[in-house]
Amino acid sequence: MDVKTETAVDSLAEDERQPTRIQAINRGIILDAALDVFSVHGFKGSTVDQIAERAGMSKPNLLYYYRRKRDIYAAVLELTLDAWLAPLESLDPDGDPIEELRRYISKKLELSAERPEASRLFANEILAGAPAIGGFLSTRLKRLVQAKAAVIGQWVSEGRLAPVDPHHLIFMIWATTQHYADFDVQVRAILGEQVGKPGFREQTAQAVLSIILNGIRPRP
Amino acid sequence: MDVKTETAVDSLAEDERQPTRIQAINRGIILDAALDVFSVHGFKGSTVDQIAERAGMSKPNLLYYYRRKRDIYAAVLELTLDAWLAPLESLDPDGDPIEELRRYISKKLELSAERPEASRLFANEILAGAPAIGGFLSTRLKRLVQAKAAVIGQWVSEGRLAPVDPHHLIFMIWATTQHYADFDVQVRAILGEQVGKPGFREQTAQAVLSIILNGIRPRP
DNA sequence: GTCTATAGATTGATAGAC
DNA sequence: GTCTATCAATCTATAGAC
Repeated sequence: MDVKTETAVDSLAEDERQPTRIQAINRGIILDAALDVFSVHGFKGSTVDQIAERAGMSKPNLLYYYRRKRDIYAAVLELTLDAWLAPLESLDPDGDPIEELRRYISKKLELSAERPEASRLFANEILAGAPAIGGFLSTRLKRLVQAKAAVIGQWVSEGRLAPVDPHHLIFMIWATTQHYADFDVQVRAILGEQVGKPGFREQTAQAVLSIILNGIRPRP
Repeated sequence: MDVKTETAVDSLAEDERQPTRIQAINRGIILDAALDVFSVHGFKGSTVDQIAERAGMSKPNLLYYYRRKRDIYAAVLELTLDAWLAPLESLDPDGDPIEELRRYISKKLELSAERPEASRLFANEILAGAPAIGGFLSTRLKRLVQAKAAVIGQWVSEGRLAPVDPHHLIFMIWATTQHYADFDVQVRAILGEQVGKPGFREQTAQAVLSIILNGIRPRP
């Protein structure tokens, strides 16, 4: 990479506090690599060497961008927190309950298939006792879940859903959808090559949606 | 501990290849401690020091019983593998489908509440790519799941269950029940102190059973 | 069987040349 | 910004006294 040429093209009057183009690129490469490593082995089980190798740079160079291992970890986590809340946030109190939950479950399954590393990153963090995101869990996440549980509770009390415990319904949706990311190795060991083949995602969605939605559909 | 007295009482003509009483006791203490540590941080994230401290013995003494870290890990895993298969194995093809699945889900929820560390141990191992139990997953576990999926498929074709994909139903049951062990920290952050209180387990079981069983009950 | 001491390897992080 | 070299801490595992 020719650094001088790269920056000279894009940056006029570069502010010292603004990240340069090469900084932004390298930070992005590092965070991608860090996600791959942390999502498999967790924070304690991962090494800076592993991340540096996967990012294709030397360890000291990586530590030039993020001074300490926990800084990389914090950056990776923060990048994924918002994406984690988005699907549940979009659950619309004014929509049709079954259709809203169908959309939510579908969205979570898509996320699980497209960004399984993000799911595994959180799984590892929570298994380890959530030392880094304990605050997030008990504030932002808790508030969001309480709000959406109230919405589901409202739907139930209006008779638009079968009488279900909203919190446990949310947990079941999380568990089931994230299972396909977190336990991917196990799913593959049992189902074999069909995992990842064209129709598998649709088949999974159909099966999961059928059971859960039938389970909460209001009954006459 | 007075070793001589202990063994003299219980062992007559002790065979050199048989573990002595103190050996059995210490191995048990070590495995309990190792389960606690490995289930939180996984294999790579755990240290022999941590296990030794929790077991209340020195590191060299611990390594007298299990020569290497991976030997301890293998022993802990093997101890829990059978208990892991047992509930699914007991799914009876000749029983009533809904009642059999109710029993299975209840059993898994009990296990999740009573031995959450075992669940977290597997979760960590599978997240890490199942380096130690990959063989178990693709042989014993796969065979068992295929057999029980066939049973569920039979129930479906007889019209005794709604048309569900047996494998995905099993995955959903695993995911949902194990969620309460694996993501305990998150569940506690959201639900607060009610987790662990007297009625919580029953409330959870009621909610989970209601959704899943209603979701697969045959419809006229 | 249990301990202290320590070897040998890995790891997080820094120094300093370019 | 990137590299080689290296320090200091941690970690697995062993040696050897008791």
